[in-house]
Amino acid sequence: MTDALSRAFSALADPTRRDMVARLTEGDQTLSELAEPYDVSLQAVSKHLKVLETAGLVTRSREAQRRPVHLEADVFDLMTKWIERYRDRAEARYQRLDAVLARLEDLDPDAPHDTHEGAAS
Amino acid sequence: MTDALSRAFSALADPTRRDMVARLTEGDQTLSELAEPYDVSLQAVSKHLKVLETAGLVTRSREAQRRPVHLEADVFDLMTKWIERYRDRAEARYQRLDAVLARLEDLDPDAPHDTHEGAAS
DNA sequence: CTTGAAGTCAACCGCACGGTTGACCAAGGA
DNA sequence: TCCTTGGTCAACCGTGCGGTTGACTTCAAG
Repeated sequence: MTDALSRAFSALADPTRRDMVARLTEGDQTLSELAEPYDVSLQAVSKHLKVLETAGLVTRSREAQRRPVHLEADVFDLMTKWIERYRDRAEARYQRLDAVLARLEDLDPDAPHDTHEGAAS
Repeated sequence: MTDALSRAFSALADPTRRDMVARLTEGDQTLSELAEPYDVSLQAVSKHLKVLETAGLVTRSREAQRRPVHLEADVFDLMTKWIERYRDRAEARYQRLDAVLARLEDLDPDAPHDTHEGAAS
């Protein structure tokens, strides 16, 4: 799991970590604040935090003995960019496919049907 | 790992699987076609495929003894929706935070800063 | 009916992950 | 100075994952 994208997706593959991210949109929080709702040890939450941190989804500052956790938007952008790149290409291809199928149907009425919403460009 | 979002993120956390998705945007492919570029056994690729399938990122049809793999866009949308929801809220909050900090500094440079609990607009 | 191609199923292996407990450190406040 | 608060480090444990090999199923073609 060497690359950034893998680390990011993997980090968000855990419901607890996604919940932590969700709650961090309300503002920076300390480890103990973050840990409070969950029924696990502080160390476990600390590990989750480290996963989010090495994925670049989160940063931590120093402030006396507290280490507030701060959400970082950049890697999220990286992920959406990746997803949307392929999602869009897929959609585009299917629209082309629909066109091809429509043409085939014109030529050959016995062509096997496929349920798809219309794309009639 | 019960929920759909976890399955989806987890599925894309693997570089090989992401590559398979990328290549599927070029069109439906069979298992053996998909497996060809990778230096692993066919069974390994079959497992990867099953992960993508149970995550709903991909579907497979029957066509004689071939089982072409087909990219499905919906779950990708689900993921981007989740990500963007929190990314946007984070961005918005930081803008509010900046405003708050600026005002605090104006009023009282020694203000004991209390992390979180700002909000409420 | 046999052969071959495309895939699946099952068992196994090494390793990383999520969780635990226990010891430890660092910074304030009494 | 001592103790509490906030957090880390280290070792361990069970489970799941990515990978392997080997046997099996299915279907089409000879």
